[in-house]
Amino acid sequence: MAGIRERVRAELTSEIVRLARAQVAADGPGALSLRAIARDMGMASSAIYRYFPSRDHLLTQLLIDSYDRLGDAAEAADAGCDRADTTARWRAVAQAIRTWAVTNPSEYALLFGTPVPGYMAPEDTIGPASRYTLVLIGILADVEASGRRFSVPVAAPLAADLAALQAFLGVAVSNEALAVGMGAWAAVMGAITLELFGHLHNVVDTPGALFDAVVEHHAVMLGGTAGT
Amino acid sequence: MAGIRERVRAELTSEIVRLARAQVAADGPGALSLRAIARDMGMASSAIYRYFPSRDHLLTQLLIDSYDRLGDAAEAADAGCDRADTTARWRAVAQAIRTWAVTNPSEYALLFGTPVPGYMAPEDTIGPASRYTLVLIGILADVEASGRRFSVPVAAPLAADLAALQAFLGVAVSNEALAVGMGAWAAVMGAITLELFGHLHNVVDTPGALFDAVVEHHAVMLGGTAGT
DNA sequence: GAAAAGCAAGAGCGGTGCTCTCGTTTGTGA
DNA sequence: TCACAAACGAGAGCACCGCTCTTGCTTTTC
Repeated sequence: MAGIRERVRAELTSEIVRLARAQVAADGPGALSLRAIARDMGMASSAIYRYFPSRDHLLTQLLIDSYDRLGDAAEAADAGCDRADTTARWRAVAQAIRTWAVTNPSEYALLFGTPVPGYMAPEDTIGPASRYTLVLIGILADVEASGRRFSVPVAAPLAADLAALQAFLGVAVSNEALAVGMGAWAAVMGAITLELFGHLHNVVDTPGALFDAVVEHHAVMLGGTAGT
Repeated sequence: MAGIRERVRAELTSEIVRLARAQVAADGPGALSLRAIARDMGMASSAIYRYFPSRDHLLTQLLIDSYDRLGDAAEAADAGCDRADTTARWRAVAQAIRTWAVTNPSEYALLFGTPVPGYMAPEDTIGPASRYTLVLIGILADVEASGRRFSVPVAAPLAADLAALQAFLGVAVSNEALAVGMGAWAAVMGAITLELFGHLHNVVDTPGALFDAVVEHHAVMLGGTAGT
């Protein structure tokens, strides 16, 4: 019932997204052109607006898809490890994030680069956007569950934020562990961003070299026992 | 001596840059429009091309200016400290970088956000772009000169890159120190980027809270003796 | 004072996001 | 079965963009 029209609509919608993704992959976000997509599909430029009310809506769809793929990569890497070997899981997930970023630089830029001006990510994105971070928090929880204790000082404002975050997540992780973990998160994302956005040219030219050092540094921080 | 024409040209050029900077500050890079600048100046849109041959050239000028301002901020923060107190210098410079970024978010996005597609930063930018990093390396050199030794493992590829970098800079800093320092650099830039680009919403909402934790963590790493 | 160089203006090209209207197709309820 | 409403595609159009070319004017230089 009511199949044919909805089905062709779904097909066209997904083809628009497919072409948009190809366009972003080829020339980066910002080069996304609804008119070009319409041209590729043989439609009038106005007809595309039956499917996406604006360029930003299409961009949001791409954002969600990309976050989901990143989440897939992180979860798969985590699932491929012995759950007890949290150090190996940290390494695997971090490497998976970087590998995804290097493989899909334009999508990484879409997610973690300059936010488009005036564009606020709607609610729909926070779920997919959280996935890869939840993997990291899961590792952190298991590290602490295994008996490792973190004894870093946590400033009061950060402690308050982390307590709220913890209540929201419903996961039992100490503020100290969260603080260490988010430091690792920032370092890893920073290393990837510096590398992908060209700030390591003539500084560290071996791909992933700085990233690997950062990952190993925090592996020691997080792992406690498991050495190099 | 050919004064009047060159002078008015210089004035117009700097006004174009001024308006461009305001435009970037208001609506972010990407919203930079040569036509809008010409309109504001009461010129024909074509006349602007007498001063900047393309939008990218104007963008390059903004890039250089912004790097210089960031360099100014970092150098001033460093100069305001007791040279022997390397931990205080690290804190001051790191905070100066974040403060500049928070004060000028659009310029930070211009420097460290998504590279504009197809745009390669010309040679002129690498000098200004290096300034704030040279401040950090200077601190690192003084840390090591004060007797502190770093005993972290440095992977072979990274060691090779760091050796080349050292030869290029002509500064005496060990590979181990450089590795630690670049890890700190990545972490700091990562924390700022996550914060400014909105990835800490509903995660760490206190401005600078994560950044402060990262800075303190690496202050301990770098400082050796100087405690909390 | 004449030639050369620098400059502003206007028209124009091809591109963009987005809106509105108009005629057609498709699904649905009486 | 048939009329009606919803969904749809196409086209024209608006305001904008970067950029180019030509035309005429002003300043500098020889």
